[in-house]
Amino acid sequence: MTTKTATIQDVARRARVSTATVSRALSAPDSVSERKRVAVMEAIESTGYRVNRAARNLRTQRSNTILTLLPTLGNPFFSKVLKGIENILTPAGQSLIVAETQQIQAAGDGLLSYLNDRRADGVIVLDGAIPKQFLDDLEGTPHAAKVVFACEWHERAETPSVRSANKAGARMAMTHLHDFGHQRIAHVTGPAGNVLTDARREAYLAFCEAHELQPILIEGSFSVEAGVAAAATVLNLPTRPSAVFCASDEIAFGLISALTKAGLTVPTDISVLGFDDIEMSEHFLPPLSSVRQDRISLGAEAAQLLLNQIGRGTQSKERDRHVVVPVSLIARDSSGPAP
Amino acid sequence: MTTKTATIQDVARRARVSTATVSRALSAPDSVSERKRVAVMEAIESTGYRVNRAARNLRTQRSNTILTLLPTLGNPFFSKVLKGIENILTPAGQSLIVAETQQIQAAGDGLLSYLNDRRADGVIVLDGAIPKQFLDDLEGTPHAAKVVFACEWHERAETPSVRSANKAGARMAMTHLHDFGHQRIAHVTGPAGNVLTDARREAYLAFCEAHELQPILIEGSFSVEAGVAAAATVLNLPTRPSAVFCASDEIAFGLISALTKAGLTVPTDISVLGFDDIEMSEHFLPPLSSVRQDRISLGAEAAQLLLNQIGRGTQSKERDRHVVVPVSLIARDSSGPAP
DNA sequence: GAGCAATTTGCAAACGATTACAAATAAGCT
DNA sequence: AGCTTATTTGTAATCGTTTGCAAATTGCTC
Repeated sequence: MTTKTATIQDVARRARVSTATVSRALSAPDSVSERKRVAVMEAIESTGYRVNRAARNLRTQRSNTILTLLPTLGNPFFSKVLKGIENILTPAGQSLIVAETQQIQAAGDGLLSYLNDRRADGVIVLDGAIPKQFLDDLEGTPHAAKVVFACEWHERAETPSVRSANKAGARMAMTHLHDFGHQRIAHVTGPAGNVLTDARREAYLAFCEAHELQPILIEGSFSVEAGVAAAATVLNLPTRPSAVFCASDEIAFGLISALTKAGLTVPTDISVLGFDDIEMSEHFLPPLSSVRQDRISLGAEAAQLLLNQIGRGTQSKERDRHVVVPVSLIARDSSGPAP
Repeated sequence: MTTKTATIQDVARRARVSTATVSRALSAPDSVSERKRVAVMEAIESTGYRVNRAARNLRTQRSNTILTLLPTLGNPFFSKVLKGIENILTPAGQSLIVAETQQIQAAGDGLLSYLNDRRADGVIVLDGAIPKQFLDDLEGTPHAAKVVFACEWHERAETPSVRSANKAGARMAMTHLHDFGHQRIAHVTGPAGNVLTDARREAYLAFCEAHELQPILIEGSFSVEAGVAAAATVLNLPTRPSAVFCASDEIAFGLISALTKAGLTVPTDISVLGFDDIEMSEHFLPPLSSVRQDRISLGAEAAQLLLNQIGRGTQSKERDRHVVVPVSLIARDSSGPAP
């Protein structure tokens, strides 16, 4: 028994109308008379008809699919962002394709290819380090307007983006520590060249300048290992800082872990602050104070922005090309008064 | 300036051959003479032609796209699994669509719809609690063979699956603790009704039986909160266990966190063992002993299995319908000799 | 009932590939 | 050369929709 699926022809035949009418009954019900409409609906019901996406995609030149590009799917930070994206996309009738930049590049593919082929109608890029070739390819084509950045972004590109209030977050972190009376506050940065690293460091330096604190910069990366390494640096400093503001929670974990092993107690001996407020932070020992990024909103806003951008949004009014999602300081037990 | 993309017609015209030849030059180069083949390649080069996927999909009745269904994208456990999946799929020329079961259901969609529409050629289900309707829909259709489970599975379905060696893992955990001399070992389970919960609990009970230990079962769920709750239960037990085997790392985190607050020291007073070995476990304080699941392999194996299943695998020989991925015990500092 | 505008319909041409099938060409053999 | 077989090509149908255009129908007004 072949489960031959019904086509629009079958429906048309059964409802004694043309295929055009069936198509219209579905996409523009108002342009079809009441009588025919119910006839069509009935026929659809009884044949179990479902519109074939491939055919529709070919004819309409769109796929109702969005591509999201990540540096790595393995990083749990992005899982929540993806959730935010999906939560907007699926209800809007769009599918979500995910891929790692690396893999796409290795496969000899690019954004242009996805957009040209109508494999995707738009792209959300979560990778600030995307090969610039990917973007250059789009230059001058109508596809250029179908890309938005989220979380990270490209400094020189005027591509729309959604991002956290990184500088405000850094200021909140510093204010929190400063209010506790800390005068020597170090900052463990993210990896060099990263836009987030730059934004947070800049805000840190500005705060130090404004409050006449001596900046203590420790180069790092967004990893636990960087935190462990930073601990060694901190312990070797001639005058030890009384607080450390880390550019990520992972760094903070590694730092606390290493400092604790070295015999220090957090926050009694030294305060530590993270950035991101990932899942684990709340349950770390001690629970980590951190600047929370709303990852779900980040993803949702990006999806929304993109849909608007490609003319498929729910909101008619044009939104800002750059959306900044607020952050908040979550004070827990890893930060306290200066000794 | 319209960036009108070249079609196969344009290429054919330029190479002075028929579209059939162009198509064949691409999909079956051997069936085309050397001369025409280079002519076609040249024409492709100069026109910048790229095959239109929508058209191909319609004609060939396939999308080269795989759907992965998750309980929630927000759970970082799955991010690594997704990475494993993507690492196989992209090089194989397949795209990866991800969606949450909930969203799909809310959108009034189902697996059948995706497979019928050719939005996806196959499905990887990471959600053991998938509505059974989704599977029932496929019953008797050729689509039934296009689904595989990964990580979790459906007890009653004979759908192929990839899973970790859950029972072996539980035995390894128990052996580890038993070898340390522990005689009273509690087990905090996962959520009721979950297949992983059942497998691990069963192995725990079997071990107790075999070694004449008195089982101490504490109902839980795969969450930090469950661990916190379990700590209260443990502390109220008439005779406190000297070790606790948790069905997930999250549980272990919550448990350790709460036990520590209550004044106990891990592992001196009580040993704790997790399951999964997620990222954070290594950097928790104390570093958590755990049963490691190879999440990347889990995903990769599932993708491989599915590709084989739908006749697009690289390996010709039929593989087992159920793949078991080995686990390993990672002994760190949260487990030690019985007091 | 005629005349005219507004609304509903259907016809048929796309969309851009793949692939039976038949025709043309090349190769092999006596 | 002549015949048979294998290899390359091209022709044209097909996948299942959507949509421009023209035809048919309906509704109004006088």
